[in-house]
Amino acid sequence: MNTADQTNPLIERLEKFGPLSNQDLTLLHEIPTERRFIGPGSHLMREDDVICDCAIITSGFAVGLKKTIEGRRQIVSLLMPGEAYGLHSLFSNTADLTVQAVRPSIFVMIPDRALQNAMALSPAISRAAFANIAAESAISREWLVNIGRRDARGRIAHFLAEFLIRSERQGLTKGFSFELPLTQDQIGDILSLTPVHVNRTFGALQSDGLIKRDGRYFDILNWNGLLDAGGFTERYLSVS
Amino acid sequence: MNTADQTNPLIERLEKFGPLSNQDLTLLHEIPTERRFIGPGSHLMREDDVICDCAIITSGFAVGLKKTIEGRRQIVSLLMPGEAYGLHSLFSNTADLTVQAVRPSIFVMIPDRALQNAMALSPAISRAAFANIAAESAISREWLVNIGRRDARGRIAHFLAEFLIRSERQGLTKGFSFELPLTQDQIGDILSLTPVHVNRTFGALQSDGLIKRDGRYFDILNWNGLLDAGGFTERYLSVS
DNA sequence: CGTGTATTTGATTCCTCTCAAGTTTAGTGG
DNA sequence: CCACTAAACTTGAGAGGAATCAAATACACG
Repeated sequence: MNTADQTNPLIERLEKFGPLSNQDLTLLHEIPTERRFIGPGSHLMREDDVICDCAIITSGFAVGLKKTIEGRRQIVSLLMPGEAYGLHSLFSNTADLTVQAVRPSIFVMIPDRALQNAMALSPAISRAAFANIAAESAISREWLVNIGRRDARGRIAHFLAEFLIRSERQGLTKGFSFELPLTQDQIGDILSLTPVHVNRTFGALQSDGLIKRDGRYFDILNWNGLLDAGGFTERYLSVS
Repeated sequence: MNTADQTNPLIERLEKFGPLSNQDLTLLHEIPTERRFIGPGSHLMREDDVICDCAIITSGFAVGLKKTIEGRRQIVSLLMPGEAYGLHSLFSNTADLTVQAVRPSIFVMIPDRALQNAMALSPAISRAAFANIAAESAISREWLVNIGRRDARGRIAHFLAEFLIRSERQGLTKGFSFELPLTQDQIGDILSLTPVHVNRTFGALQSDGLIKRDGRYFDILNWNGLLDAGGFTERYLSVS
């Protein structure tokens, strides 16, 4: 792999969090990576698996989830194209959550050792990786507020707002129309609601004129209304 | 400040996540710190405050919380003596949550710049700080599961188990008796329950013989039963 | 075109919230 | 050392949001 490669997902990701020097880029280009294709419903890794890679999803869509002993499932993170997974377990040897593809997805696997090494050699790389988990962390905390303190209507409104903004950031959407590539069951697992109630709440938001939905295709008809319903403020998504 | 100082909270904290060289220790010792006393109910910082310090709580007890626009409050993190706050906003200039003392507390303030500088100079320091937010992050995700997927009884059982283990880790408790320095109202803000229901659930756990409670003093009578009730597994607290 | 999955809608249950009132505890000043 | 006060805790009764149970419809895929 040489420096002339047009795109390197790891570099693209890290550059979102701060500038990298040519030397940094060289270091990162030298990291050997492996592509993995994961079909919908399949797992990139499971909780407690021994792992020694982190990953960047370059296309598709995936979620990070945890299960209780009783088998209840909670989705704790979204993985949108371009985003990284597993930086938080860079210094651990077991996965703390299951990564499941929702859409056919491509992951670029990055050996922990190699990234650790690059981080040790370059403060800028280290800093960018640091900022990346900090950003993830901020989202988890906001989800805690969303699940903990909002009713179904608020949760869904908040989630839709977050999803749209994150999609835009990754260059996946423009405007207020988008596809949400999740079943209502999965949305329930994100927001801690039953699929039945997710469905009814979509109905309520629609009849209130906030959204229009056709299957998994959404139109936000009243953005401010949606923000309001979800008590959404973009701040926690601001990164750098 | 010189290297002969017996204890340096920042060093103690970072050393939990990996060994530091003498050079690292010197770097960290050179960081100027300031102590701040915060009384119960008072704030070390508020959401959106412009800040340029992170902090280590050396004694007392505090919580990190966020508020919705409607004013509902969700506690998103605990700050036990020895633990750090604000590493995640090391590269941001505003606080993403409010830190409120629950007990009279002492914080050691560490200028962001100084720590950033130390991280840039020392991969080991950088790595330790990284591992620290990774550990926080793992706890947030577990809380998401706890609030999202367990009923009141399970949430409280899980919380008590986590609290006891974290207390032990910080050397605050031995055995199965401890004081929980939070009002039932605050516990409700952690677990997303009303104080009324927290109270009733304590009663239920007690009449089931899992715990004995006298005010804020708890005895765990049946540790395995508690772990079971909360579906608690220690793994997410494992750090390094 | 059949089969399994996802969505939709209805009826009912229940866990937790809300409202309300009383009790205990802790802190303060006389 | 005790009266006073505010905060925290406790207990009761009733309401409500979301879950559960159930069944029908729509949809995607081989």
